[in-house]
Amino acid sequence: MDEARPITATDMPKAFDPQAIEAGWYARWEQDGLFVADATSDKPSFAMCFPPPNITGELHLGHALQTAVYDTIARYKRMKGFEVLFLPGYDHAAIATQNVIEKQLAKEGTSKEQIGREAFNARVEQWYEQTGATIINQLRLLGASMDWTRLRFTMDSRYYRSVMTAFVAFYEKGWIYRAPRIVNWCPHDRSAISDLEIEWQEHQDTLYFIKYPIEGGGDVTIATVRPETMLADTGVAVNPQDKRYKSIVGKTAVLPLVGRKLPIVADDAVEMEFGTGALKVTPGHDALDYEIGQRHSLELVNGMQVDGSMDAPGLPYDGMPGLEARAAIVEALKKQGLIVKEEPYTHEVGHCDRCHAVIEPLVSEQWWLRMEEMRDNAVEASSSGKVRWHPEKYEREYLDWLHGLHDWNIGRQLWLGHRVPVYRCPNGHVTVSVERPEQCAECDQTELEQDPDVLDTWFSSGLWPFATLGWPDQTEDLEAFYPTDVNCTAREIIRLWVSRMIMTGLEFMGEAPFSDEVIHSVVQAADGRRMSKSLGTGVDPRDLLSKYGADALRAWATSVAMSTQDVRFDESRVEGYRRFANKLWNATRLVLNSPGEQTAQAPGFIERQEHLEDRWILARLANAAEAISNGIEQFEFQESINAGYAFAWNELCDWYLEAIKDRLRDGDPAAQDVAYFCLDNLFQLLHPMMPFVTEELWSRLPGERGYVMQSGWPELEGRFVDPDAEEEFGQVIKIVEEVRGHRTAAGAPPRGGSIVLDGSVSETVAGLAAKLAHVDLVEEMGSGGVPLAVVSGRVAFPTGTGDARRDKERKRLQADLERTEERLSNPDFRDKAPAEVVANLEARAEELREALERLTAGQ
RNA sequence: GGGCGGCUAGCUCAGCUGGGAGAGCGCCAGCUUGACAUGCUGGAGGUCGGGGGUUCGAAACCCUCGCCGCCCACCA
Repeated sequence: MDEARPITATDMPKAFDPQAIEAGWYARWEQDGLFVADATSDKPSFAMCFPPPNITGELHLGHALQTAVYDTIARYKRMKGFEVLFLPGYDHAAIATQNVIEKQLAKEGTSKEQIGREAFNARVEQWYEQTGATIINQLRLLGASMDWTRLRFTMDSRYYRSVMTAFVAFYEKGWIYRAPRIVNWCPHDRSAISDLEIEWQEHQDTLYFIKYPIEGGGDVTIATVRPETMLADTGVAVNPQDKRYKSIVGKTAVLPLVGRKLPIVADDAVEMEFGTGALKVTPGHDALDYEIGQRHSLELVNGMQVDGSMDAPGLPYDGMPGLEARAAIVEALKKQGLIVKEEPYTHEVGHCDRCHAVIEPLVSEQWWLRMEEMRDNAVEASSSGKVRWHPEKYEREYLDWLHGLHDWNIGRQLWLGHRVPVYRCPNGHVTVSVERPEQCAECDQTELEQDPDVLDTWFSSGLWPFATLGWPDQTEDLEAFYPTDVNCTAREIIRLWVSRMIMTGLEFMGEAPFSDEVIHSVVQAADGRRMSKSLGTGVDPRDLLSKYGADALRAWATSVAMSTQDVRFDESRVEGYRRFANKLWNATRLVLNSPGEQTAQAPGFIERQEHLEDRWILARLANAAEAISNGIEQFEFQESINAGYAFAWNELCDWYLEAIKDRLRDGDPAAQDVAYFCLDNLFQLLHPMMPFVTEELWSRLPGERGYVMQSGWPELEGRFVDPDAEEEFGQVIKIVEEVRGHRTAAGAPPRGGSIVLDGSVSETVAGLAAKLAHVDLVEEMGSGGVPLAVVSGRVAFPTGTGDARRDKERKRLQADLERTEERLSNPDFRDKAPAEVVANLEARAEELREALERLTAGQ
């Protein structure tokens, strides 16, 4: 034992000020290397690669919530004795970042085309630096215990090499091919995008009914919302079952304005109920039409430029923007009397989820990745339980999507991103290589031109869990930390990201990249709208941090992260946790300020004491510890924060500290021991969720102390089990609450009065109850006072009687008793309910009868 | 057109395998109680969306209807 040290003096102000301590602790943690993972450690490893935020701007509240979840797990696992790797990074987010910078350029009155590639790249670099720094700073403010020595960026040179390696590996397997297909074309970005990058918006449009003449007489009327695409029509289709059109199948229609001959074909894909049941087929600009065209060998005409304007040489519409052409074409058709009808029509139109331009489906030559084998392996990994989903339902959603998976368009026609490592020589040979090749693989040409396309951002981020660890090199990190353990995201990127990580992880590493996938809730604005900067509904996490502190924000985040529905942001709940931190602060202040020479004790020291309240609070502490551990283990963080809050405030502060105040004042070492033990353990238990305040307070407790995160996790299971103490202290609480009720009803002052309790409660219970209820425990009080219901006894105050309350209480008890007896009198209940349930109810009825008797007898 | 989730106190949400309806904030009343007024004490407030069903017993399980939200889908 260390020498005695006085702990009466403290320098703690009355109120907890998060700002005063947070930065200091973070710097110390980092300086002392608490976040740095050791790949050579003997401890069991636990790894998480933080989902790299897009380097498009500042972090929002959703990121803060996600960070809180991750960091809670990371700190908990460190305390449990794992060698934890919590790896940070960010994502270049090619298309998104390009759009951000293009918007900036537009504001400055210029464009990327005007400034050129080189200047554009410089802007990008500058942006990376600035925004990367902002993101890192925000993560630090949140207390994220990330290993900054391993910070990764999807565009850093090592990561670039991983991406190239993956491409070449896929290419060599024959899974990557180039082919023209119908794709989603963004005319603003002038790039293809995948199905997953489309956002659908409702549009009010017009459905035009257009008459197409048929060779040899007659006509057929089709319906379309996009008349401008008719310039690229190459057929007309009807349903084979459709009796109305049986006679025209096989004939040829003539395309108005153009004069092209259109074979009339029969295809099951045509809906008879829609429009007229006849469909104009435009294989070059509609996905369904493309398929029909393939089936019937229809001609493929491209009617649009990469910027969305019309490509119709020889026609007056050539070069017109799409909507302008639509108007002109409708006008021309009207003149010819070919517009039969116009109807208002509401439907969903695809937009680019980054620049919001309307997507034009068109046929384009693209890089494709075959997915069959990876998909099958991912499905197999699921059925053999390699990845556990929380909540489970998301696994089905993911599997449903996997089952319908088709080849992935991995090419993008952007300025920003990982260039496809495909090189062509003047002789037309193709060389595919991780590093830029010196010369052609097939001839001696050295002037090689690299393919202009870049890769889909998700191609690179899909490699995250192993590319960050050094793959394709067999690094120590990869050896020690792959597969990782937990991944946590919002559900919106399950398909885009989670699925790709699982597939590529299985492909390149032979193992799923993590064992648990946790899907957290989405934070909405207070009014239920989406939180977004452009709507003005966003909340900056830094504002909340400065108002309430990181611990409060994190505690709130853990309390809502696993909600089954999206959560409306409620600032008052964050404020509630700030008050909680303040409560912890003041509870500690109370105990630290207790007088007396106290032996500086080792953390975790406890000598079992015999006071009822000591036994009770230790039993409750063990109970809370179990709930908190379970909550984190099972990814039900609300259980953890709720249990910690309830124990700290409603048991420790409300009852225990009140019960031992006089003992603390007297310098009773037993009371101090137990109080310190509770605080010590409580701060450890809350540390994963509220790291700053717990570190600060824990460090102020007596004894030599390092950091909470290195102090181990409280293992209290099986310790302090004490049903008798819980039962007896429960009596104390009931008596005190009843006395307080009478006091209020009587309008008596907060203190004073007397209580008499007969032998049905122990002296200990009687003494504690009297102390906490601020009444004198007396032997005898004659006929004065009012009878108690919970135990046999009477209480009296200097003023008032409290009879009103007694009547009310009697009515309540009476009603309760009647309900209980009714249930008990049901023979079916006695027959069929478990004996324990019946016994409990009988005991309750007995209690109620006794309580009523006491009230009545005492009149 | 399919699928999923939600509907619990004025607001935001807990309530995990069916056995006495909870928290925070807000509201009312009272307290400068030797840690905390960022506090303490007492209190009001709920047909657990509606209706059926299963069960001795349903907020919880089943069916159905109604709103709200999300996802998927090749009706042009």
